[in-house]
Amino acid sequence: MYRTNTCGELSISDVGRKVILCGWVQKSRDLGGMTFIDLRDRYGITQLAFNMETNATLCEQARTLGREYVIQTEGIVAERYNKNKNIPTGDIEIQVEKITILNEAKTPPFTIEDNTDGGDELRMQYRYLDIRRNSVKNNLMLRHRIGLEIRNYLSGIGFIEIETPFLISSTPEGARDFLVPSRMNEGKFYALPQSPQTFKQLLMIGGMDKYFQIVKCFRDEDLRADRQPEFTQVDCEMSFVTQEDVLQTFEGLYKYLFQTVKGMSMENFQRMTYADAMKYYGSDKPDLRFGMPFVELNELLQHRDFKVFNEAEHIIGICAENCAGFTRKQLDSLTDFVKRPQVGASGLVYVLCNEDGSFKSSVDKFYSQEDLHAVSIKCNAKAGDLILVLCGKTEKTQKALCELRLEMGSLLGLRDPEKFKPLWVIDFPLLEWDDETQRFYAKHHPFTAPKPEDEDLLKSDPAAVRANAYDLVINGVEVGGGSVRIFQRELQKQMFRVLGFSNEEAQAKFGFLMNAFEYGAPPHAGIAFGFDRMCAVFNGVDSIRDFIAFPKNNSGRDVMIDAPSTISEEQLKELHIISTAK
RNA sequence: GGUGCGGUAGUUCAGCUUGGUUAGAAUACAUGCCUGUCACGCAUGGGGUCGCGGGUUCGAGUCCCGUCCGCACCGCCA
Repeated sequence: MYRTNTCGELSISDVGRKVILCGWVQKSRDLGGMTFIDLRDRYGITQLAFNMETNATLCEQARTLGREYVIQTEGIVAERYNKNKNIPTGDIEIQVEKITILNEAKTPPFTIEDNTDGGDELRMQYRYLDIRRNSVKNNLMLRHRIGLEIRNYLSGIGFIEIETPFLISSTPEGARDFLVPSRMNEGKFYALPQSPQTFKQLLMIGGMDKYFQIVKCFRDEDLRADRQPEFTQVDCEMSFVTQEDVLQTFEGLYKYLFQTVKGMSMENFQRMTYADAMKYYGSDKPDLRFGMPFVELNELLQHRDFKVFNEAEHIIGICAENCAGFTRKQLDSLTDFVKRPQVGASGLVYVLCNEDGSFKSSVDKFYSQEDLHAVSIKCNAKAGDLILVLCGKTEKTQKALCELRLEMGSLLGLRDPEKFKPLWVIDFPLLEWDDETQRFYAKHHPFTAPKPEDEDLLKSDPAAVRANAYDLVINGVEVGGGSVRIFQRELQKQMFRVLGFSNEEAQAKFGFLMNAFEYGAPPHAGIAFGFDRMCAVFNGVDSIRDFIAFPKNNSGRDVMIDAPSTISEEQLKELHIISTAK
């Protein structure tokens, strides 16, 4: 037997017991006559005590133990003279009688402590050491907990978890596929799934009725703090349901998760159409932890001699409460912010609503106090508020003002990580026009059904067609999305036609699905959630990397195992990637 | 594909603006002292290809160009 107890469970009621503990040496404190060692395992830290008077040999041995040595220790649980209120086992210590070194350890390249001195790169290179730290360990435990609760909840309401294949075929549309050459089929490639989309629809046709899967998905696109090339989805599909059924079901799941994982009971989730989200927040994933909605100001500001406004397609403002005291320097830095290439505005107009009822703006030359007063009323601004205005092409201006709004929210501390504001964004457009390739792309994916009342527009005005497609947004993060699917061959064919596929191409790439539709496909709808992102959002952080045991870095590399790596010429030949002929 | 920031002891960083003494601090590590520590304390010590290559200069960690690596973002991510 290696151990009788873990390092996190002994307390005052165990005093006098003989125990065996195993773990890593977190730290030793040599006081001369005595030595203390913090022994750590997944469950906590227990102090080991050694005394020169009682056992000099053992105390000498304790002094030789370095950081991260793996040891086994036998001793008696004793009450401490000086208790440590900061740790659960702080009332007791082990009066050690025997130590066995199970494995020595080199000095780790960074400290294995809550506030480590290690940078990200180093931590990734030695991820197995990083995982010993509480913050990473706790994140992985939280991830386990959320996964468990998802399975509990969905199983409880009749969902079945079914695995779908990883080696599938490449499909046009969507993200770039990761490809796997086939050894047995020369010149042919598997693709790793971007999502199990078509398979879950086939499961519906197979009559499984309610399916879910916590599953890896793969996309060969550039990374971000919240994007990894392999990531985990909670993938779900249901038959004989409307959009409303899906929203209710998964709002239920999230309320359950908030309750069980965070101990929070949530109100019904707010809903907003895509059109409103764009109009009032300039984003399809607005952060509703704070207000500051957009106000359109074209009518109020296009009647004077200010050319910039008069020539703008769109003039929009936001009102930042109690910010009229912003200094010139602060306003300048906001201007710099919007002028950054990533934001892309050419300038920023501000209106300070002074306490005395007067207005001071960057466009006083062009607008009277009455003009500015009218603007303040439209923006619902009161004395002491600050109005920020951007103008230009509608889409670009919305995007820039969205960034500015978020920046202001952060500056003013309105984005509280302890606060959660879930939102369903609904009625997404079905299609999106791409100028570069001069064609429509599916906004969600090509299997999304148009709203029945908009179906006729598919031929006349495709851009105006709305879909029963929905996203779940929490605190400005898109945690998931889904749609009601097409389940009739003809409509699916028509959809591919709108997307610019010939019938032959559609048949070649998606024939299996359209054929299946001919054998009694039930109406169905579904949704998928980004599991890694969900974990990060529950923790109030942006980066998903610390919720993944072994993540990739910014360039899609795993620096610990050095992947991707080169492969031998032999392998290349075997896979028919290079010719065997000399 | 693009923009910005960064790369200096094991580690986290300062030094670079304005080129010029032996490149510093903290922490980690090692040694010694210390009987109640828990961020232990005190003393001493070792530790540097200033990412790499080129250029300017009497002289480059510092200025310039290129390159590699890392992070954040834009494009991209149905």
